Amino acid sequence: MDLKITNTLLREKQVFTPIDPSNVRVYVCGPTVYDYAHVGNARPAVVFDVLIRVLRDLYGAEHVTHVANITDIDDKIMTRAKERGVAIEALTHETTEIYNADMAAIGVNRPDVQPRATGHVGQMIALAERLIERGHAYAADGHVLFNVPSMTDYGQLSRRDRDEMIAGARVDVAPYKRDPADFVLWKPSADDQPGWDSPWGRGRPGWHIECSAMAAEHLGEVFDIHGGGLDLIFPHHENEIAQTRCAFGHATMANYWMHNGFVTVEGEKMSKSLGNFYTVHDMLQEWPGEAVRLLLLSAHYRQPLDFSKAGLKEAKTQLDKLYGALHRAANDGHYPDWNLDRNDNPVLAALCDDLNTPLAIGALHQVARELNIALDHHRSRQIPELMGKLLVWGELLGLLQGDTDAWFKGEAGDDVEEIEALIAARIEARKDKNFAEADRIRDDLKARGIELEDGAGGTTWKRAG
RNA sequence: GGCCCCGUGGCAGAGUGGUUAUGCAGAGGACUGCAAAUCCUUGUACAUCGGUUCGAUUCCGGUCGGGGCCUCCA
Repeated sequence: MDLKITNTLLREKQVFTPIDPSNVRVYVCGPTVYDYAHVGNARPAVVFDVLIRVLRDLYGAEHVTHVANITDIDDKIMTRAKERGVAIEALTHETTEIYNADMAAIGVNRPDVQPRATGHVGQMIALAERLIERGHAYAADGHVLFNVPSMTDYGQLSRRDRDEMIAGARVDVAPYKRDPADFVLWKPSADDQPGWDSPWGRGRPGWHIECSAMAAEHLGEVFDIHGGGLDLIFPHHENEIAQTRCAFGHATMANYWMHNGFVTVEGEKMSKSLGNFYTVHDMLQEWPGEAVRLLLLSAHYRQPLDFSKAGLKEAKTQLDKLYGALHRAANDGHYPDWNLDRNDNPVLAALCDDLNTPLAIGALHQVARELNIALDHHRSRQIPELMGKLLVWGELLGLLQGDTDAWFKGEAGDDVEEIEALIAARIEARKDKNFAEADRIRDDLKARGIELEDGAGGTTWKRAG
């Protein structure tokens, strides 16, 4: 099956053709680690996690290399470390750990390589030197700057030309710049700022250079897909392209550029001043990670997505339904059949059409309905295949991989024995037609957040919420 | 000013030149001791005005409305 993706470079949907099918190479811009990841950081992580799952399905798990960086040198990090009175390394290390734990909780697989900017300063310096040698950069006043006019076709990704950029510039042009559009590859550090020795004195890298250096180091000078948030198109990705192409002399840096849309919170743009930042960490206190993930996948990745409590609730409800079908089937003693027809996979088909996750989720719902119907009518022969479809297809989206019992009952608590004793007592009461007592037990449990369901195969329970 | 995106039924959200998205919520029904869960049924949806067309929500243009980016924010 062909994978089609919207390539920002051309602004159109294209069939994806890898440079080397035995090693499909993807780079995704990762977080700057100075604070808890918010739901806006989580969207690209989840979206590109799905892309990687699809690529692994199409080309083989071992034939895909996924690189996502950690930006651990940045002025915001320096500021935050100073505010908190902690060492920069301690801050970035701690934040990285939290980021990885939060992403794991929402079903994001770790990238094959998670390079840190501070581990690649040597490569960045080498890249800057190379750009100077080739006449695309110059040193001035302790800085090294990329000279934008030296690249004749600068601006292809963001479709803006140099003059427009200058006309719209919101900042004052630094005096050491030869051209107002020039951007920093390297800048000097004061004594109290982190810095590395370089041919231009002690300093630190500019923002864009790290991704050029790390992508080249781990994926080569030209690779397949580069992803990130819409906001990175300009200047970040435009400048990455400029650096990499001018340094290595290729017509492209990555053949396909993919960008996810923005996340709003409760209908409003997230902002510090509105105080409406939803961190993944906070969401996980109240909701299953899988609900966060489903919500993030419930809109097409290029569309804006509103992340709301109501949306989380619906995502949770949807998962209850999907897991419910699997749970029923398992409780009825059925096991999934893993031997599915690879040519009949609407979830993969939907995802191959530019990662149409909403359509894919719809397909999952259809399977769940079919499974419930099969269970209702005791069509045992169909059940294993339907279970297999939910599980195998769900895995492409990173959904439904959890234990169904755990989904409904939570982590085994010490009240389980008591709950089951009460249920047994209720079953006895029902046998005696003592419905008043049976209902009392059910109501008591309900008050404790335990809901009972009397099915054909007996009474099951789950924790509400 | 430049570049770009969006406007679908109560809500979320796909898609399509002529036939059902899907989910949530609501209504009715089946099942149930009653519930819950599940299943079935149920909604004259495509901002507006023109144009192209046998036919447009889908293509083109205008208008209105909303949003993003324009040097370090995913």
